[in-house]
Amino acid sequence: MEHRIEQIKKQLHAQSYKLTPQREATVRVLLEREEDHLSAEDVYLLVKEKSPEIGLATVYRTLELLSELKIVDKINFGDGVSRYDLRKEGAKHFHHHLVCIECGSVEEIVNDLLEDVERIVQNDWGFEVKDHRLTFHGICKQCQQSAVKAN
Amino acid sequence: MEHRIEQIKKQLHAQSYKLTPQREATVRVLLEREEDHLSAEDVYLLVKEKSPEIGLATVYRTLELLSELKIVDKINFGDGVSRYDLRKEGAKHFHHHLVCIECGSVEEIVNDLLEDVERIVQNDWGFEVKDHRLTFHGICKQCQQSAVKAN
DNA sequence: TCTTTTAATTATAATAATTATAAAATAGTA
DNA sequence: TACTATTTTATAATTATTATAATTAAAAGA
Repeated sequence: MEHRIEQIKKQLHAQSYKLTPQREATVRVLLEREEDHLSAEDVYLLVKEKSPEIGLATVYRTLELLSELKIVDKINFGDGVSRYDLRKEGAKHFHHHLVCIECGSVEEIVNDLLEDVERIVQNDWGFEVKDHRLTFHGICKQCQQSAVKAN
Repeated sequence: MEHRIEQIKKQLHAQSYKLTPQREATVRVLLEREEDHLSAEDVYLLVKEKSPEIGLATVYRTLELLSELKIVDKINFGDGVSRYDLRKEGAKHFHHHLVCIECGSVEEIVNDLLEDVERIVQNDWGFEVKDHRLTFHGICKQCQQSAVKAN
């Protein structure tokens, strides 16, 4: 954890941004809840638990900044709120998501499944891929099993 | 065009919804601007040109309805507005997008490039894929060429 | 056809997410 | 320590979207 904070501090300094206590608190929340997909409001409430004096606008600004520096990725699952997801250490691309349309759970896939597809896009469309967003919508394992039991 | 209107009318009737003049006007705009990615506001302004008495809320409601019936897909490219995209005739899946980070242009890919990937997700994660969202961010052909010329 | 019921629209207000602003506080540096 | 540029706070403003109540239009039944 401390190692990643240090790393992020360096990334900020490299662009002459400071790691203020508010920013650090925000990053810590993101690290602690790495497997979640928190909205700005969620992050705000969690940061507030430890640093009650922080303002919502600061959280928004920090998330925006981290987003620009590609430290977090901003995603939208179509529910009207932006969610913020820490990029895995050293990951070149954003990871993928499996969103269950039954229970709403979100699972992550770290593997890069798109290498072939990106090659095709590059060759056949002449589009230079820098990043991607891939989300599958469907039924998760748990819900499939519950459905079987219910019958 | 008339053929697709008829088709959509049937889809609505199948769920006992009506194709009201407002809904028809909205669908016509979507058909006329099929290659675009219009926001609700965009659609509203275009519909208003021909049917000035329509209200914004009606457009929202219509788009929501079409979205539920999978006639249009609601997408979000991260700029804070939802965009609505007609699903290709008979298409099972949503098509993909290439978003240029230089000029903001959005290109569509109709081909289904994800068959293999979906099989992997299905087998290795036990996730039953119903639909997907795939967007690539990068540099489009035009911007690549402009960049070369500029040097 | 006339009436009744239901669905859809309008006009507006309300909400919810996000961004902007000006004053105050803070961090890094001379 | 003092200076200068950033950053934060507190709040207001904006923007997108949704809800509400009254009205209108459409379909169904007599």
